[in-house]
Amino acid sequence: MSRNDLASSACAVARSIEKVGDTWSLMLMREFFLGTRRFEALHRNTRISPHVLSGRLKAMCAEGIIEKRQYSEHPPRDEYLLTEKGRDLWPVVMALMTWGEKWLDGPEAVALRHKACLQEMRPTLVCPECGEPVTARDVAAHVTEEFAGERCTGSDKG
Amino acid sequence: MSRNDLASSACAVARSIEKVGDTWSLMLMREFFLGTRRFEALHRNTRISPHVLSGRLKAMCAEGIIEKRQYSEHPPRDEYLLTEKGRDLWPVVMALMTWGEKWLDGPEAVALRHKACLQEMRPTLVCPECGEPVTARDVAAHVTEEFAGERCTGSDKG
DNA sequence: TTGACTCCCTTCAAATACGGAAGCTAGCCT
DNA sequence: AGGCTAGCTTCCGTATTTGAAGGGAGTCAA
Repeated sequence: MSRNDLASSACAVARSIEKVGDTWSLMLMREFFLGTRRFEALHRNTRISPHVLSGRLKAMCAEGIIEKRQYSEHPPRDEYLLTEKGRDLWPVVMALMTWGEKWLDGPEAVALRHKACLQEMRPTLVCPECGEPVTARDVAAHVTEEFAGERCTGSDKG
Repeated sequence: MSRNDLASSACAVARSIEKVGDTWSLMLMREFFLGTRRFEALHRNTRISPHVLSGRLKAMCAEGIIEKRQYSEHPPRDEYLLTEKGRDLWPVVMALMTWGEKWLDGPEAVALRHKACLQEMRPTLVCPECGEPVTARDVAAHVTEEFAGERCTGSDKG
């Protein structure tokens, strides 16, 4: 199966992966959350080759994750800004950061401060119903009957 | 830059991306969290080609995200189980699921129940200091001075 | 003991994507 | 006029992925 076929999956995870589940899209999301907006800066900070960078930016614009905006008319200069859809990917980047800090050696180069309470912190996952922290072990996941056995075949049932 | 260079990045997000930031590793993580353990089932449910699947499973074993265990001696049959390191990737998959359900059309094929309170829910991110829900807008992120300007160059400063 | 079947992969050829360097356009600056 | 910057595009060789096929080790049923 090719990546593109994931778009029609019955599973939201697969559909998301099709949109942003690749190395360079994820690197770009990190960079956007750090505030980078311009082509050259994205290129420098991520080391993505201009060719691939150009392609990813176009795809992410088409997808509505970022939008291109001219910030100077003379000379004409563009920047890329996260849309609300794009900002909603923040938990993905946070999750990767938290995992990397726990399990992969290396420095913690980014500080996060909650604007409301002014504490430095790492966001954690909780159950919104009872407020308790949750991990994989605390939650039972199951494919609903309607979709049993068709993880990747949202449209083409057999 | 090639993907492998991300491993030495000063940024935990980049280091994580190098390990699990690709389509098929993420698809496999989803599948493991749904309880799939065997080569053939992983192949069927994700439609990853056997070649790539084999490679990813080896890499993930080497990385300590999953481990191979023989569940039958006659015939010799193996299964792949998440390690604690692997289970800790659950928030990444949850984040992708939540985003996909909100922003990408398609069904919600997976139910999640918090074992402690028995409610169906989607985990949410909160600030562990004050308990309030957090989004990208609520948190100020900045690269610590020590690492300013070297997002991807943890080891080779210039 | 033969033939069919399952599981867990491996091998191979063709298609695709990527990396790195170079180039190109538009405009500014001196 | 010459050089500089930003924001890309083009090119080409290499690396990765896909999809199909194959293979080995074992079970099972006749």
